[in-house]
Amino acid sequence: MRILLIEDDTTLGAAVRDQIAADGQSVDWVTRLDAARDAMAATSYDLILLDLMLPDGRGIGFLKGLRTRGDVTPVIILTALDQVSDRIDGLNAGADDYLVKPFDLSELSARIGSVARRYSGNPNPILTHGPLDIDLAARSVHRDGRHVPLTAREWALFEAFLARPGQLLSKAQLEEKLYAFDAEVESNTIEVHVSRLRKKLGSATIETERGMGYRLGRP
Amino acid sequence: MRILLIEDDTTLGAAVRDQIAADGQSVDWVTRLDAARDAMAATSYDLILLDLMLPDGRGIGFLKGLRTRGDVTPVIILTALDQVSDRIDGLNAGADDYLVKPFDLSELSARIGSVARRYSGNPNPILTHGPLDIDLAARSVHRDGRHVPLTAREWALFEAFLARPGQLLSKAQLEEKLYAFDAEVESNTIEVHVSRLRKKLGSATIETERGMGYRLGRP
DNA sequence: CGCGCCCGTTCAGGCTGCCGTCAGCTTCGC
DNA sequence: GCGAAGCTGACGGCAGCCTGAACGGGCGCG
Repeated sequence: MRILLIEDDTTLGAAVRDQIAADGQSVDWVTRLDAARDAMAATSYDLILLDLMLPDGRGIGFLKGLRTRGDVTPVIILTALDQVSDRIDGLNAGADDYLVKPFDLSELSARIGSVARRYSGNPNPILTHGPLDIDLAARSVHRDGRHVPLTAREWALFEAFLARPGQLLSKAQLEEKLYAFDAEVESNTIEVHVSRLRKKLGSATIETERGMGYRLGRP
Repeated sequence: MRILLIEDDTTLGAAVRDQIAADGQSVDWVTRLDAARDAMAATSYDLILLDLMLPDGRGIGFLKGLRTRGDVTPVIILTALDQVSDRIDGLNAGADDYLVKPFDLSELSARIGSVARRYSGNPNPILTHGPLDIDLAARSVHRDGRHVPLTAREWALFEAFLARPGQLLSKAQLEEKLYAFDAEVESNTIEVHVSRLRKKLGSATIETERGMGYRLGRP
């Protein structure tokens, strides 16, 4: 399981990183939101540990941004704020869990385990969609029982569709999902990735709505 | 969403029940584990709120039993135990979340919302108009339960009517809506699109006001 | 440090089907 | 019954989409 830790306190950050590593998970640790965005553009994570007070912005806004872009990566908030209203804001912004500093490292492990089980645990985290079996936790797809390898971009795109099954997604929305914020790209990248996804997953998987966008086809 | 509340403290139980009801959810409240088992046999719940200290047994065992039987109903634990080790036990037993008494009722609402969102995704609001179900976010229309694909122009036109239900819209107004202000269209384009929409959505959907324009019909 | 491989992006050529137009017909008001 | 307004089937052009192929950058490995 890949975990992204966003925490500017170096002492706490190192302790958390070591604890997670001791649990056998892999961690990337960044201290700023822009670095977090870069990391998320490069890799996809299974869990984000997010400090709310950071040098370059409030974590709440970052989290809200994620959710409005349709990103469903589980987020656990780590923060010194212990006001009830802040905890509510965090949960309403789309956080999955909350830890108030100072917290016990073994409790952190338990919470990570809880989130991991929720997403990868029993009985079957396998989504089926027609001939496709999708394991979100393992980031793997099987088509008619045969494993289909997807690249990072293809996964990101496919996840965007899975997060909103049946919903129409415009190319602009998909670009935002794939490229965080910038990207003034005037090209047909999305079309190409859709084309490749269809080739791998079956042409019925994604439907074109001419002039409007794409949507996940019915199974 | 159906919620099962297992709590033997009558004051707290009533407060929680009322809070959930105020949020528009439906609640069944039991005070004992055997009553909980009966209720779960009769109905299936979307969420369980579980007190750990109950007259007829420890809630932890109940929760573990659920999970070993493969039940994945989300569980939020409510308890006065605030020892870190108890919280870890609860999460390791398969709880999805944890609230330590005394807790704020609005925080309870936020956590319920969080769990609900996690499990059901947030479905889009559906407008109904006679036999039509309209999902604006997904850009989809169902007629008598069957999906009706609309083209970009048709959708734009339909949206114009939905935005002003029952209001008369002249052809000139509709043309402005469909064509960004500059385009001079000297033909019966609007009539054609209205015709196509009626064919797809039912002829009663849009009414003609001769010499004046069109309006959305009564459902 | 250099090489090779893989992945994301770009480009161009071809294809699909949406949309605007028109013509002939129907409906409405008087 | 007559004219005006609206309806709808048919059709061609072209915007929008698809996809094979090539380019180039990044990364791991030797």
